[in-house]
Amino acid sequence: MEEKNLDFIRTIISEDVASQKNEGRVHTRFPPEPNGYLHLGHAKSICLNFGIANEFNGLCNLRLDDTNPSAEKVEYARAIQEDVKWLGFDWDDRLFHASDYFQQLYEWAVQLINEGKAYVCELSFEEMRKHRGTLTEPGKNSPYRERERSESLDLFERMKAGEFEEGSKTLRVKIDMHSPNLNMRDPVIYRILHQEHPETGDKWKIYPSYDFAHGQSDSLEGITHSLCTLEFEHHRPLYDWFCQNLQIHHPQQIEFARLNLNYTIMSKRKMLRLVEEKHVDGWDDPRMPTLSGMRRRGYTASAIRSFCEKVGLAKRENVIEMELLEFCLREDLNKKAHRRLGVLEPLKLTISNYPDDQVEELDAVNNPEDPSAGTRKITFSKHLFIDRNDFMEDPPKKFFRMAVGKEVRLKYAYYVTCKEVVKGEDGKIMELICEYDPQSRGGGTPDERKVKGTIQWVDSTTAINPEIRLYDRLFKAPNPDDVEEGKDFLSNLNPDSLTSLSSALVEKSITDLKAAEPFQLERIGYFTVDSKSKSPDSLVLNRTVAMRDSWAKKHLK
RNA sequence: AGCCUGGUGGUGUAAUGGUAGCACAGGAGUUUUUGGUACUCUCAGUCGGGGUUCGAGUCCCUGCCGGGCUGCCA
Repeated sequence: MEEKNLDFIRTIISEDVASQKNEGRVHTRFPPEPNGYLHLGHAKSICLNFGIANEFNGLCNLRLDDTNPSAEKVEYARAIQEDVKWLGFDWDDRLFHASDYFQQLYEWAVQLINEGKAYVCELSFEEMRKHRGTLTEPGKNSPYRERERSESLDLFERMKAGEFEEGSKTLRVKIDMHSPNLNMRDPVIYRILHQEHPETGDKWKIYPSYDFAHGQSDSLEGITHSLCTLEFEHHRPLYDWFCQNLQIHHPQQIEFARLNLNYTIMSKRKMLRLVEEKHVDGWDDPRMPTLSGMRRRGYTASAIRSFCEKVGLAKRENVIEMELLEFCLREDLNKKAHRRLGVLEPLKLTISNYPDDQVEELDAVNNPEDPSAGTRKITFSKHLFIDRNDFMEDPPKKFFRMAVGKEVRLKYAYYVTCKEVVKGEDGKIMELICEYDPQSRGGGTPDERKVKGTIQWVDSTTAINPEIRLYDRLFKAPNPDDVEEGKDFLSNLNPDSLTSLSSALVEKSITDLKAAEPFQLERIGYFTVDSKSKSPDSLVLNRTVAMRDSWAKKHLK
């Protein structure tokens, strides 16, 4: 690490390494709660934590922060591991759970009681809230605050044994009911929960709170820098308090601003609603900003990593524009995606001067950005299809595509000129009759005449018909939470976020592609085979992202 | 209202008292068998007011604005 222009966290860590703090060690961790799927915001944190460990020759642990069994599921824990691996990071044998430390945490709680620093409180939720005070008024001490240590010890023991109802008692730490930081007003560190835990089963009837578990878990794992988002800033004094009072290794908590993206949400809670209320197809719906959804949509891990690098790191609130994400995606896909031909809305094209029964094979380049990707054969015959929007009866000035009397190039094939438009009774265009120039095979002619327009096509003798799904942003508003009084983010859902096309045609070689391999349908966009599509009879293709289209953009108005 | 925290082009992020830079987006152009890609050029910024200094985005004071905090969630 010698480059300058480090972000503020890497600056701190460089200085710590230089001053031999923690003997020069760097050890981070990524600590998700298994109560939902990982999303793009988590990707930022994963890239940060694992990235820093890499850059400083350190380590990064994966820790499932499972202190609240009422919200957590093994399905989520499984998905988290899959997603972190897919993103390209490896925790080796360092997968931990906060629940691994329940026994130690319990002993530390007993220690605090013995030292007169913690007590069992019997205030109800409501009473505790009243005692806490408000933002402007100090709180009042709990009537149980000064009870005998032995009594607290006994009660805590019986809480653990499951003798009391949920909510009836808590273990609180004695700090300061007058603190301007509400988190310091005798926070609860243990609550009664008669809940099976995915990892510890029915062993525990009491569970530690986040504040009592997180810092100590970091400490036990020898974490040096505990990176978290801004909302934990007010918890740092507590984090520090426990490390100091327990006299244990004291990692440094550093907060950074979480990632926000416009036109979407970045909250597990809201995503859960979308899933539960069936506004989407599940956590891995290709419209979701979850890693599993983006993967299914066709996003590559490298594009997401590049994005996480480019968004930067600071403490100020931010909303990143979707365009940056799409830029990273296209930049990556452009280099690696093989090209294929396909048409979304087929329009029949017949070449009148082409032999009736002839079918020939032409060479098509797989990836102009990567010669090593080679070429493939595509068939060509008298009856083809082009995309309906590549023809205009009454074209504007700079329309380069097909129109009556204009010559265009069929990519990798021949020059054709439209001679006649065949219409149905309703006036709809049914077919184009064209003539081709046999001299233009492959896309060029001996006279080297210029043909500005090049369009894609498919051959009727070999094309296949997959279902194609086009996606648009999930929400209509840049900030989905920006709603009228009495409404919520759901009112901003984009009703057109999914369009399914049933009559599209693509070249047959699509079936040669491996699952999850990205490809480009030339001039249309990047696609991938939907991971849930049953091949090959009912092939489903997801459009990952459309091509940049400067023509469409300019002509929007 | 109290406490904490933050304010640099449209968006994001650098510059740590010494030429305000980079990326995305926007605009113009060159190349092109993808109206793609690549390349070139371009538009545009230090929240306001005081102060310290030869010199302030940076330090000090003050005002304004944004975000967070009153779970036995994390």
